[in-house]
Amino acid sequence: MQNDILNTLFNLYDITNQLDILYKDEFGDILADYAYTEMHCIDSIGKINNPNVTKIAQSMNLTKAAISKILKKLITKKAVYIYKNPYNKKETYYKLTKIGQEVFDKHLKMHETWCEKDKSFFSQFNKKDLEITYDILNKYTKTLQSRLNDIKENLK
Amino acid sequence: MQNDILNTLFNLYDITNQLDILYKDEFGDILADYAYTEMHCIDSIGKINNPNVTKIAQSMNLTKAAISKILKKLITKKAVYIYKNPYNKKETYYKLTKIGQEVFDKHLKMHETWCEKDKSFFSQFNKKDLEITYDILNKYTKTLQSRLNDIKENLK
DNA sequence: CTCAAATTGTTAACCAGTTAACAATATTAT
DNA sequence: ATAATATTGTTAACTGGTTAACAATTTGAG
Repeated sequence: MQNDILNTLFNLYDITNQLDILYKDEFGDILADYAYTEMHCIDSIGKINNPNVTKIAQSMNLTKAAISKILKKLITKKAVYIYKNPYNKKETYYKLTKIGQEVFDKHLKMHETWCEKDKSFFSQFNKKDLEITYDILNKYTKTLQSRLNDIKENLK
Repeated sequence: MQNDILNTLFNLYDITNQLDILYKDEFGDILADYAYTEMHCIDSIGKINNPNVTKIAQSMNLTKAAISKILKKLITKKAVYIYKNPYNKKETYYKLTKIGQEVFDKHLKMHETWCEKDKSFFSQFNKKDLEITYDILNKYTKTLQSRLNDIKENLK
């Protein structure tokens, strides 16, 4: 049974990944002009306050170098603009342009549609069973996290 | 609650990914000489019968071009050798060398160790709860799969 | 049997990310 | 106040994959 669960998790992972990439194409028009990570970058800029390269990188789990490049593209696409704080000459901040905001909104709506579908899917189960599932998944996640930490510790 | 489950799934996914990459370093010696996909390629060659580029690519969910490159590396590392079937001049087949087999075995053992740990983890739960979890995850996977197929269909 | 269509594996050009080195600036300790 | 340290963001070189074009071979339809 454990193995069944693990296999399912693996499939699930694979499918979500594909969905995440394809979904925006289906949703159409503006979104189609933005690569997967570009869209996510716009999303981060919209959500973080006073976003700079470092913060965006952390929130997206990518390197600062990667973000640096993505932001350049987003600037040429006029979805984002850069500005400086006169009291800090080191950091650069980013804001969404009107176009960027439009992409952000559309992406958000896309996400909501997704969530609606999930909601109606999960409503077929009773609360107790969902809690059991959550509990098991959550505990499993924690064990794995601690295994991961052990390994990282060892490799130092 | 659905959202909790979804978030957990997302974390889980992230952690497994990191674990998968780091684990082999912890396991040490030979495995450390092989990149993640190289090791998986060795694994595929060991498991598929009469593996050729196409079959390996399918099993690893990568393009044939990628496999072509990886195999070249594995040949220079002497983990794998190429041979032809005299009745088919088009296809090329691959087998593990002694070294390759060693890597394969070590990787397998690594996997077993991993499974042991999982087994002992899941033993804390009762069978019924595990079945509930499996059922929910499995059904969720299926819904997503059908959403994915719909999108693919639409994009044609 | 033959010729069109499909399949196999390689390659070149590209792409999205990483690592590592760096210049500029900010922070901290003495 | 100053000097060591840390942090920020950029860049160049590299990596591991993709797409697309291809030559060689095999398959299959008429």
